[in-house]
Amino acid sequence: MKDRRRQVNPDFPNSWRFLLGRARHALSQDEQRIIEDMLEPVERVSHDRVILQDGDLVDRSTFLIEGFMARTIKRDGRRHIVSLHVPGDFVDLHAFALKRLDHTVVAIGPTKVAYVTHCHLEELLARHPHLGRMLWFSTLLDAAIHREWILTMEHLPIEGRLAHLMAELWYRLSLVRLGDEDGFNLPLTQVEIADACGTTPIHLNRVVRSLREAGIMELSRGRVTIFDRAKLERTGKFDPSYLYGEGALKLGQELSR
Amino acid sequence: MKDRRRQVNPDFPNSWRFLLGRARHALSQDEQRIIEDMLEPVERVSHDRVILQDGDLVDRSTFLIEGFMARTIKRDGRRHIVSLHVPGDFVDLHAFALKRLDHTVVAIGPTKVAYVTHCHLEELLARHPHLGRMLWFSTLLDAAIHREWILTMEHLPIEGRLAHLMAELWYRLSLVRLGDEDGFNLPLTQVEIADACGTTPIHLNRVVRSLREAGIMELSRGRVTIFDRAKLERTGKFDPSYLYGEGALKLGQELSR
DNA sequence: CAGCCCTATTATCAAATGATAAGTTGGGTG
DNA sequence: CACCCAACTTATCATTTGATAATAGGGCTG
Repeated sequence: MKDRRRQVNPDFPNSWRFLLGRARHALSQDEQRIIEDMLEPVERVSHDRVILQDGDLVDRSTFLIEGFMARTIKRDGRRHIVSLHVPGDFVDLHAFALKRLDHTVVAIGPTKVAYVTHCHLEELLARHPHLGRMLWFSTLLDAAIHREWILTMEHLPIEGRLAHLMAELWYRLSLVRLGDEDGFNLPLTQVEIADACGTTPIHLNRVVRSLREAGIMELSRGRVTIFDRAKLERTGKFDPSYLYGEGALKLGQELSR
Repeated sequence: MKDRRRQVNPDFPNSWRFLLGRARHALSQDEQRIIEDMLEPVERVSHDRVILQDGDLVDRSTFLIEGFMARTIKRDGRRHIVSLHVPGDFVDLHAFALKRLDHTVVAIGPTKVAYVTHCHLEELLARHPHLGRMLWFSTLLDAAIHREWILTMEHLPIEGRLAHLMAELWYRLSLVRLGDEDGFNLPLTQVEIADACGTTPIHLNRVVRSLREAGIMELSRGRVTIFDRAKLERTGKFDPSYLYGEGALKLGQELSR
């Protein structure tokens, strides 16, 4: 299936070091090398390919280098998106400690990944406690994002949920240098966004329109354009403290010097 | 504040070993002792007391021994419940790796807890990798529960959300021997349940009534009575695989021999 | 025992969201 | 270039849910 949503920002910064930003703690050169050495060669994964199926027992985890992925849970024959991932995320690290996963991970648009065997992770844990803690941290960050989604669905109407989702993605992408001044590229269709917001595509479209007419943001051909960040964040009641961005921002500054 | 919702099941099994069931893996006698030795003396915490405030830096985590707790996030001056905890849960273990928490933990009804200093946890991690992995697992279980709540809010009407929540709590309580044949005790008011389901108390009450009239369950004076488990689980689209109960059930069988 | 507060309940009306149907757009493909 | 298909858009009506208000019940306190 080909369509115009599935394009990826072409000028992606290839240095993985930015991506390690999710660790949120400045890593020493040595530590960066240890992690990079652990990764298997980069592989391309095409749109809609399942990285990891619900229930499978796996012996490796996936580091997302380029593109987007979603975690989905099936119920009543329908797939529902329960979380989204951006480059720099260790998409299924949960599988390392859980053994089997309760959800399915799927690529959204063309992506690039690097696998790490659990064998290597075991070794890492034993030899480098600091890095082990960092991996743990990274999975807890997922939990924090889950909590914020729950909060959002509990108390915001769909318009607020959409605004929150976009504010969150913009912020997360910016942490890994993939956010632009005025917005970001997003290979999600309105059907998928509606799913993530817990509504129907028809209603989502109403809401997209209302945000556009309010001069807040626009959604068009795989790109999100933000007109008024303050209004966006107010509509979505967005407070980024749950993303624990401090460390990563610091790291970014260091790297960009 | 006193009221009738805040009573606790008096015949609570005092052996902590059942509670360690959340680990979901059979623990050796030695390992059980290691953990028990790590815990500080049991303390009582009364209703509505904040265990851990959003943003605080802490140097200990809390093991819930008796009663219920909630994780809450404040937005717009209102508190929202984003997760619930039952005895046997390591309520704020997340704080160990995250340093500061993005949410607040509060007691619901009178509770008993035992703290563990992060110091001791560090030591445990260094000396007993298996137990360390178990702690990690326990936090990932929270993430899995979060995902299921998200799924539930995405695709179920309030009636289904309530049914799902009750099915989940019943199951989780049963894992630590606190579920009865026909239901369980729950010190939550309808206002709080409504919050957790993302609706208003008025509407929640409508739904409580509709479940009662459908012969599915009843909510009365701090007790949940289930009339028809199959219908309940169907209404809430409940599939317990996300609770990773296998190991715990096995453990329970072993202990009850 | 009376009064009070918190909780639960019910009714009524307004607003948000879901469902169905149908039309539009734009890029990919022959 | 013309067709085709997926994604998007709009309209209309049904249903769910929210908001406000008013009442009932139960346990605690003076």
